Amino acid sequence: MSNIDTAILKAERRCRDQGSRLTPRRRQVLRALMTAGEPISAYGLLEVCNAEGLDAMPPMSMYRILDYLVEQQLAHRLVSSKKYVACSHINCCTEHFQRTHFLICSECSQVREVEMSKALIASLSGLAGAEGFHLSSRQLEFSGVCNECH
Amino acid sequence: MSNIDTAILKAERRCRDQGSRLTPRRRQVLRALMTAGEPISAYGLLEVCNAEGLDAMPPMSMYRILDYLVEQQLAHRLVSSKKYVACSHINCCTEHFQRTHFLICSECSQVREVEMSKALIASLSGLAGAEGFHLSSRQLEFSGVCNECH
DNA sequence: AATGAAAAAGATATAACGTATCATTGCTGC
DNA sequence: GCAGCAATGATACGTTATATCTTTTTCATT
Repeated sequence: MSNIDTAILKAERRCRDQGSRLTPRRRQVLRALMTAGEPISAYGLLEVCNAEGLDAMPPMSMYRILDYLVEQQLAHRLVSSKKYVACSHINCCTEHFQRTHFLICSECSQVREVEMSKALIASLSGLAGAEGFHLSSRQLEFSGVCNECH
Repeated sequence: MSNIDTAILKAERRCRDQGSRLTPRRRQVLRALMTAGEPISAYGLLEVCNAEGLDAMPPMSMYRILDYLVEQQLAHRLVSSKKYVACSHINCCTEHFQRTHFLICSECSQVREVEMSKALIASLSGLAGAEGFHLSSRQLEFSGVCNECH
């Protein structure tokens, strides 16, 4: 059984626990997202899914499903590139999801999901606090270059 | 003489120093941006500028001019909201422009431009380095709530 | 199984954001 | 003035995203 299949099972369980369902359409999108393995746009995913023979899905459905997957933290939306990635932690605990941040390689568009230390978060919060802001960012995106491309 | 007029003069000097010009169109856009005082979209700016009686500007020109202003660090593009703001440091030195970050109030969309300490940047770079990335983000955006809205 | 409420998906249209390309105008130094 | 380059205009189109209404599916309850 592939990694993806295992992840789908995990995802299914998580959805059920939340009182919702990983429907066939949602499963199809999540699988496509995981198969892509790199950030992909909503319309890109549409193309992939619509090539699979089932009835064509309209953009609206794709966006709704992506919203759902993001809400369930099965996927993330990269605002800087307007693309989506499967969460790289579907197979482990949900602890990771509290403060997820992204390192995005500007060369190969590879994405690494990282956690920030409490100390670092505290520093950022302090900086914001000094300026009269209460931070609520749950997701930061850093652009950079990965070792392979460097 | 208003703050904005002073800033325009400073901006004009800076452009000249860079071997380019703050043309009437560019000045018009920069002034509109400063007058807005809050993040505004390219098409929003277009509307403002085109209401001023001059010949209507096509979207392409607006985007070109905004690119220019961002390049000259007279303005910033907020990727998370697809909007633009005048740089809040036009009137002071250009030192500020090295590492500019934004705190964006999700309630009133007020924006605060802040600098990060070297230590904080070092921490972030360290985090990235440990994951095999070389950071190059020059601009981070944090969403939060400002004191007034809190 | 029939049924009714709620969730999900489909369909259509359109809004918002952004860029490619080519033509025209205007500035600057000779 | 005029050659060359920078800036702008004009047109068309591509991409991303949402509003709105309809239809289908699911699932608990009878």
